Amino acid sequence: MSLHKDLLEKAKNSGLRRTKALEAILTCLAEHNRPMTLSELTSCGHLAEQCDKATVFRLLQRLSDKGMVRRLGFHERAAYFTLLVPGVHRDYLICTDCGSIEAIEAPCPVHKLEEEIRRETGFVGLYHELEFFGCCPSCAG
Amino acid sequence: MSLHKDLLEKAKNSGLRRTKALEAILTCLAEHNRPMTLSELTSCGHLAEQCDKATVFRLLQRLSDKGMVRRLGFHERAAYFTLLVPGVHRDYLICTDCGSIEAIEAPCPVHKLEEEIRRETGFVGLYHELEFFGCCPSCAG
DNA sequence: GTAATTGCAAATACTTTGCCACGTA
DNA sequence: TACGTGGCAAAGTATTTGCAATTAC
Repeated sequence: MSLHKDLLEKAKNSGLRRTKALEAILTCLAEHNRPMTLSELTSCGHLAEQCDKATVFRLLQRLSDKGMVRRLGFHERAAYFTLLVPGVHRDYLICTDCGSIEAIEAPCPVHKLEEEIRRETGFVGLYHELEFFGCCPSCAG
Repeated sequence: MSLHKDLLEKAKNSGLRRTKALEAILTCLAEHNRPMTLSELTSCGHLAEQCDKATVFRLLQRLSDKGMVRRLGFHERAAYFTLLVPGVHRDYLICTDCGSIEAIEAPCPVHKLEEEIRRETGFVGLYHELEFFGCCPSCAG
């Protein structure tokens, strides 16, 4: 996968060392292409299996510092982590019953307001998170 | 405060008993008029002081079931709770450095998309959360 | 060789539950 | 009186850190 190679490259350029754990996490996040919890990642068959939870945690922290990963709140007890791809923004639709998470295709309607806020408040590094919650048809049925 | 009395009334009509803890929590949330954590609530001088954390927790749970309170994720380790006022929706601006939380005045630009999603996905009880994150001027300075 | 990274284990932090006493309706 | 509610204490779950051993550069 070329996305994967790009990511490794980028991570290395950010000053991270190329370790098994790093490869494993990037592969896992890239292949699943959706926000994942720490537990999901550490029990993700591929490679992460061989890594300790603390390692994955600290690596996610570093990737987050480098701006390659973002930690999402959602509403579960556990935090979710997702790859941050430059120029790509995602909003999510989450079922409060079964916990399913789905990315929303429609263009995000918030950018204008974000600009406004940036201008008016002087916040630095502004970004947003937009999530829709509700009960999905199969849970509601 | 009349808002406060309304809330008590509403809670009672929802089947909750009028107890000290209930009054204390509603008062505290109404007076502060912002999302608060469980810890904040339980150490909120006014009245909640006399209530156990477990009590506050369970009460928030019940209020949440009745649709009077909503649990928010944000990005802290602790969950935030806020009063849910019919017809009122709030988006938030959060400093990732000092953790300050501020409600945004501008009208929320998401309602149209929300309608669209409701129509297209069949989700029930759909609502959304929109948060802006960044570093506030005083932390950035 | 040196500094970053890892694994293991332990410490924190926050949330949630059990159980019996208590208070409201 | 009956059942929802409260307090206390303990269990549960997720996150975070300390430290010595290991590995990438």
